Amino acid sequence: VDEGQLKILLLERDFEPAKGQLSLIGGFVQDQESLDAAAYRILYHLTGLREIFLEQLHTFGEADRDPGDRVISVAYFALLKIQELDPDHVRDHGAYWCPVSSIPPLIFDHNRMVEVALRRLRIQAKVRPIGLKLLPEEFTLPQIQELFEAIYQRKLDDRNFRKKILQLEILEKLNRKDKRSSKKGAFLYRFNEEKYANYLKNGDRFEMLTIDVL
Amino acid sequence: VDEGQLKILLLERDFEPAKGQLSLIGGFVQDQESLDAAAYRILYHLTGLREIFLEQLHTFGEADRDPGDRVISVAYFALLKIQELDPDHVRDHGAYWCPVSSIPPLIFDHNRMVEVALRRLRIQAKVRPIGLKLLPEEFTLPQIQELFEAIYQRKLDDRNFRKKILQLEILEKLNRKDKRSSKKGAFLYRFNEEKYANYLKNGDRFEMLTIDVL
DNA sequence: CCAAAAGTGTTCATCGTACACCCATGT
DNA sequence: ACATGGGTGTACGATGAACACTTTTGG
Repeated sequence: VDEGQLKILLLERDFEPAKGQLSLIGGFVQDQESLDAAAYRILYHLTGLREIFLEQLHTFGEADRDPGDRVISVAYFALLKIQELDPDHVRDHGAYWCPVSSIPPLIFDHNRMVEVALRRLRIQAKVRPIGLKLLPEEFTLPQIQELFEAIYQRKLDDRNFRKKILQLEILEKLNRKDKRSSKKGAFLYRFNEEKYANYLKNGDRFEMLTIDVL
Repeated sequence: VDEGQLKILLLERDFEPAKGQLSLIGGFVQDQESLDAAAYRILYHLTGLREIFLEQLHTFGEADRDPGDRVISVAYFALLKIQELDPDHVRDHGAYWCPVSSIPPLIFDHNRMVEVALRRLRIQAKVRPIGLKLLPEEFTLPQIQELFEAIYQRKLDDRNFRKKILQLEILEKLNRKDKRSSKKGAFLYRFNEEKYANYLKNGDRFEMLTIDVL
């Protein structure tokens, strides 16, 4: 997320087929490599990052999805903190961040993959604190709110939002402020693993946010 | 679901490797066949049924999961109405229904697949009326309750359960009764597609049931 | 007539929602 | 002093949770 917009990393293909067209990041699984390992390797190659939220998304296996060979793609779903990527490194690999609100046509069924991923994000972000994987380590409440507004394309009420988020008791309040976006400054918070473990244990409720999807 | 127990269809392998051991149903994707089509084909072969709830579950791709060749398995998740299967047909194929509460060791990582599937069922049944895919076309409210109790391994309160289910307004009440389980008899209901479409439109709420998972 | 399952209503606590004003500070 | 974003509280309605008795009927 960046500038209040959810963004996705697209790649200009520098090889055939479909050279020059846009696609998602991808690659081939090696002989003695698990799918997960392959996904991490490919992502590391492009981003230079190791600690990344990555989960399997869906496997796309229509017989004619790739006009050339028969290819089955096991799609993965990664959440990156945009600030952690070296912009030059990204550009050198022919990649760029594209707002999800205006994704151009991509090769093969990659637009479909994006749809599935967005849908997954919107469902999961309600239920697990994965949204925070898109923010810096330290963030302000207005930032989280902006994040959720970007994910759900919807304005949220500040008072209710803060109440709900704080009530989860999974964040740790720091006594420093981020003054970049206002004179008053907003307190910084950090996700706290132990508190979250506790949250999962006690109560075991569901729903971080109550937002209708779709 | 059968006799208040959630059951899974297991297969005794009649070919190497691991001949004689138990596994899930499986097969190979053909050259010009999509993954979904393959799943339907394989399921039809074993069950003789066409109209089946089937969704992709997860793709298992550890390098060493099959001791022989490198095999990547795209697992699918099907919900069958146990009454619709011909018991002889099932037995002839070396298959049998096993209660999920006592699943024996299966080959390779199939036990893991069952775990993932059960987890998926428990999450999805809260949120979509897929539980009904496990019941006959016509069913009684006590039957649905028994079903949910089997899925979540938990006793539910009759009054609250009925209230919640009926309030969804997705069922159609028939004026016939099923008297097999009591002298009084319980009214039969049927899932109603239009009502459900309406339910999805209006309100767009979430959660069929509010039950904590895990 | 009785056992066994089906069916029904109310109270209470919790939580989501709507909504408007004061606070801190850099310029 | 003021503009800008950060921060706070309350009242209302909806919904989940707990809980006990009446109804029907085949044997």
